[in-house]
Amino acid sequence: MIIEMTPDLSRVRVRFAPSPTGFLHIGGVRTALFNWLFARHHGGQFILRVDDTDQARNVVSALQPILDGFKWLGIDWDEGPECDGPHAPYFQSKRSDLYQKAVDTLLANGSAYKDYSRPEEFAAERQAAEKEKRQFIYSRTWMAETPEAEAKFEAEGRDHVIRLKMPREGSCNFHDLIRGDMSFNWAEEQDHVVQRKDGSSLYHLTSVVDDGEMEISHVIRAIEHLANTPRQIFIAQSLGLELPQYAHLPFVAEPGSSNKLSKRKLDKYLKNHDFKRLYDHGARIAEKIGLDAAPETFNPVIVDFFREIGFLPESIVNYLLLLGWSLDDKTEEFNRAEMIQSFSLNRVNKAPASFDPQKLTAFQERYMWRLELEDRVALVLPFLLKAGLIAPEPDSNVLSFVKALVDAAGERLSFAGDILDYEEFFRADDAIEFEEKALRKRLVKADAQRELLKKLAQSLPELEDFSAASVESYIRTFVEAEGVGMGMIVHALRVALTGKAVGFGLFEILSLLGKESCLVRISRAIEIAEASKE
RNA sequence: GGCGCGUUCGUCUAGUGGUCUAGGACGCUGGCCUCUCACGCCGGUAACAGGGGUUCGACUCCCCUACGCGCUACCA
Repeated sequence: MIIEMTPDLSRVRVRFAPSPTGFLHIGGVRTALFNWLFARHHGGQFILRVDDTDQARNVVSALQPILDGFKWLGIDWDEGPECDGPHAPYFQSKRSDLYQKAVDTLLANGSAYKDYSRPEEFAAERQAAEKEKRQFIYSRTWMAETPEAEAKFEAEGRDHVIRLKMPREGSCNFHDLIRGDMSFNWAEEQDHVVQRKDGSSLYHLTSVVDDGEMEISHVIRAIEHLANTPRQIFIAQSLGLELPQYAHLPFVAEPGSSNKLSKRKLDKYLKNHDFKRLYDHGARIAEKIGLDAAPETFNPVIVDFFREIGFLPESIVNYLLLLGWSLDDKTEEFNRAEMIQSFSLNRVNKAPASFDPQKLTAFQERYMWRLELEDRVALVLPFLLKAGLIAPEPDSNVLSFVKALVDAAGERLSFAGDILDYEEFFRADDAIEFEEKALRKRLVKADAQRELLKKLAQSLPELEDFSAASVESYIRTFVEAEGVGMGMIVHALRVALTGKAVGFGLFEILSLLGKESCLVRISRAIEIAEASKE
């Protein structure tokens, strides 16, 4: 059988069919993104179809996070949940009449049959074949193609399923847009079940029927479906449907391995250094905003994880774009318009691409750091609020303080949630906690520095202009007059003001806190240091 | 087991028979800058899975092996 396909890019319709599992997986997003880009590039439609055939449970609540994830990422759909469209409903659980009609057609034209074998009988045949190391081909002993045969089997108390009556000779040839010409022998295919004995339909059938009914032009999906394609082509042709073009994407692999990425192996991934680093970083933020960091819901293979800790959707999308696709040997950054413009299936790679948390983070930093100050402030505010560091409707004083803080933080903020590493700027002056080590090294065991601090605290009140620049020149003059280097005061002062050994530029810290706070913090730090000396 | 897909630096990749002593990015690393931490700047490290062909010539084409992944479900 030769299947001719005529590429028609004038009416591109592609789809992504998420299962309502509650989580939007990074690999799924990559597949959806490629579909979306393909549609947008060709001015076609991107359709979301909910694959809820096998779970009757709460679909709505399990679907919402997935839809929210797509919206957040800027992957919008032309037809599907919430917006519907000419091929509604877009929930497979509500399309069973279509599937039943398809089964009737298949039965009527002899492409499928009622099979009355008992599961153990069928299994016995298969096992026998395996034992003899030969290709299993069902004997079709319990196939019923006439009312008489049906009556006979039913009289024996048998149930039936619907099986495809697959060709047993020749080959299925088709062209894959990514892999080239494919050829599979029909004889390797089984008489797959398309409808269970309870009348519910199986994936291959529903998928093909929906693709046909929704006029899908290109099926762009993960490589694991490549071997499923012949049976789907058989179904489509038996139903008289026009075949879509196929494109099978490489899978997304685990960090540092060639195994397929899975959402159920967090424990294993946490053994990967880079992955663990990202997770720990995220967990630190989650803790500060009171978020449950349970691995099932909070995990760097799930899109929500990134949203919760303050990633930019742009960086995720840009990173994912490059996971299996490239434009050339140098271009790495693409905004929406550029990726839509540049995307083509021709440049999709064949080999699996492994998920690299470090490179994703690098993209995030690039995008984050080039944002305007106001935009970074806007990103950071929700985190401060969630952590209880600011009030729900901050006044202009608070806002300008946050702005100054974000400015001082500069490129120390990789994720918006990183702002919570600087909570000492929101604490009361007498509630600063000191890092044990820093306190000891810079204040307790540093008598000269402590004395210097005392001196500074005595003269500091005279300084009127408390801008960073002014503070800097004041302190530089101060140490010069004392005949010591900057190193004598910088570290002690930073620890006294923030409790930490590392942080922003010292003069920014002074300026941010303001003169009063600085003086209070210095004297408190000195007291604590001297007390712990005894 | 059978069938199919895949294999370039640690990772993402460029490369479609000579331009490859294999290019870029992330990472790692040496140095500079510097009040710490970052940032930034300059430099470095590192790959064609292995073996056979084909060819004047192979990362590029063919075959085999190895490894990885998938299909072989009344899962999707």
